[in-house]
Amino acid sequence: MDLTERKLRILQAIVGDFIRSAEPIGSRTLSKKLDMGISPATIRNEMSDLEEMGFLTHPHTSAGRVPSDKAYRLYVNNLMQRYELPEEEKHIIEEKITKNVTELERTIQHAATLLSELTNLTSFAITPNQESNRLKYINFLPVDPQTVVLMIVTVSGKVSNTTIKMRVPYTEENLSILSKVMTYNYKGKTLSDILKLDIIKSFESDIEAMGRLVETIQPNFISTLENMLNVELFLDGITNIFSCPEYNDIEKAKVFLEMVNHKKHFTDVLMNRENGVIITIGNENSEDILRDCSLITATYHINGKMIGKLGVIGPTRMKYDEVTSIIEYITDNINETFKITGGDEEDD
Amino acid sequence: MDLTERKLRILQAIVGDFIRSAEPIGSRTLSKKLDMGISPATIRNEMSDLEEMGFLTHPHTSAGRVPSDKAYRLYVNNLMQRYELPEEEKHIIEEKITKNVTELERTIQHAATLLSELTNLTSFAITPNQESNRLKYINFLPVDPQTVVLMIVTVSGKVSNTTIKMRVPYTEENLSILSKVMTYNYKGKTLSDILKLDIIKSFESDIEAMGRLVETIQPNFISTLENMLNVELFLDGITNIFSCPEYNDIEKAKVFLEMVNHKKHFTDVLMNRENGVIITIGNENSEDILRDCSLITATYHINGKMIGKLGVIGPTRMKYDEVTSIIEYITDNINETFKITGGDEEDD
DNA sequence: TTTAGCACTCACCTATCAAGAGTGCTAACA
DNA sequence: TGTTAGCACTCTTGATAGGTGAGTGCTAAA
Repeated sequence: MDLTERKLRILQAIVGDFIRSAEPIGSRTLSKKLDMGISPATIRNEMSDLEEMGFLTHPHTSAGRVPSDKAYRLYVNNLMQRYELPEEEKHIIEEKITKNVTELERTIQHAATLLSELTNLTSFAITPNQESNRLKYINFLPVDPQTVVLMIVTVSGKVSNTTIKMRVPYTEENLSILSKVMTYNYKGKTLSDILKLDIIKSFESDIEAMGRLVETIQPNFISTLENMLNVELFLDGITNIFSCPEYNDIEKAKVFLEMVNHKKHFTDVLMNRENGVIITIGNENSEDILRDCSLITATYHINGKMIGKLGVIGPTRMKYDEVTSIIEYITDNINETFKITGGDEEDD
Repeated sequence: MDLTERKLRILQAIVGDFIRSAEPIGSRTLSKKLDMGISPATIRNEMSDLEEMGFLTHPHTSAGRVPSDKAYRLYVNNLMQRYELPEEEKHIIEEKITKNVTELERTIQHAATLLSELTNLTSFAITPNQESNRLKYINFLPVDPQTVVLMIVTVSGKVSNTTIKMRVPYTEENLSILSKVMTYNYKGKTLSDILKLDIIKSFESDIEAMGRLVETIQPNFISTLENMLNVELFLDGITNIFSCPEYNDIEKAKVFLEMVNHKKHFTDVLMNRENGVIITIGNENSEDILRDCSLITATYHINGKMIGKLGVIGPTRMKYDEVTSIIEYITDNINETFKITGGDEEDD
């Protein structure tokens, strides 16, 4: 059977209407809305064809038609028109993302908040994966006799620090040597590579005080590196699902919230998605639990290299055109803001 | 009317039963459970008295009785017995809190997670208010020609840093001078006091390059201080409310989740509570929105001085004895772990 | 003071009914 | 051959009514 021009127009109207109202639509109503001079009976025939082709479903005999995931896919790929953001929203995005940049993390968090506010959906953002981030330098700073601060700086400009409680006394000189030697040994290596090395072993030939220093510091060094490698997940607008009629069921809402709040797993799902703007609709999602959600993710770039993701999750019935435009505009702004974040160093 | 011993025993039984089952209890069932050899009719009379005194309510004529907030209050103050944590739970708490301490923030977050897991309620924790925390030293570290890291260390051992993008060139010497002068000027002052000072003014007599340096750095310095002053709120187990029958109503669940997710406001509510273990039941809460919740908060101490809070929020029908014991055991462990976190310096 | 007995109340469940929206099929029409 | 009107049929939704059971409140007797 052919997808005639008329069938497409009808399908488009059904999808559009359902996205707005969340109500199944009948032939009679649609006939009035379409204003193409075709009678309800004709539309019924067309609808019947579309159903046979898998674009529509029927909650029950006497209900109207509802678009299937396949219909949304067709809509997103072919029928949807480019949505131009109102200038006002553009300004808001520029204002919030570009101004007031202190830390990457904070900006990404703001981006997630903004995204949920503009879309009325649940939004998320993950910070860039640091695995391929390379170490620039390591510095141990004396604070007081019992306290040392470890600072790790990466090529991309990420700085992380930990306070280390010292049980054994240390000298500033030893700390300084340690900083220099570790920097020399590890500079230019990726964080995940460094984590694979045995730091105690690489210092074993040194003097005794040094050995004890390294031993004290090792667990902190490792856990700091591990922390740096953890991507962070920001969520916002999780209560927005309550405004979707399809989540007026307590059981569904619960499943949704539990999935989204299971941060570890949800982060993995997001990280496994391809780069660029990716839309997965309903049963296109590999995860069972996402089967009646749509997920839109986009990629942002820090310094051209580091890659993070952000996006929204909501019912399959969502304003794909609008949401996609908003996400794209936000990621564009993030990319622009963090275009030249760290010195682009030589790789050792 | 007098609260006789028998009335108390009946009330205790009703509260205990309702906490377990969430179902109104009738005279007949209660008579069997109490096993005191009093007939349902007698219990009905006593219940009627207790209702008149405000300890019980009646969802409707033919339902059983339900404890009122006043009954819970009496239960918590007088009837409740001390609950001894099973050794197993104690071990879990000790294990998770005491071991593996890298950062205060992380430990507090783990404490919140633990609390929600052990109580099956929604838990929260806020990091200590830093207003009275005193500065120990400030250090500007050169990273590369365009990048400087600002590091602020407080007496309590809190370390915070920010990466500053330099638009004007700087010399290491100037940075070093700036670090020393600012440390000299601000050491021993509280963070909130420092924020009130005008850093540009205090350097106005210096050479020009220095002035430009200070100007570049000022906004970052201020925002870093502001960030340090923000208390952080960790939430966990928010989907636990779905397992409470009283929140099987989508509207109630929504209100609950929105309140808890409105982090700014919720943090304020928590910060305004008194120190120590505080239980507020239903309408005892000043916030309208908390009227059918109970809130239990406790205080933990860092280094004897800095004070943070953690606790749970749930239906008024909660296992006050058990939950209180768990919270106390957790705060005890936190206090112990962070007893001597920073050197106890002289206050200048 | 306690208890047994009994009438009464209400939520809850189930069945039934009517209304309304929508479909599918058929036959007539252009 | 595609389009349309007509009509029977289906299924949800909301209202109504009756029956059941748990529980109360009152009264009178022990």
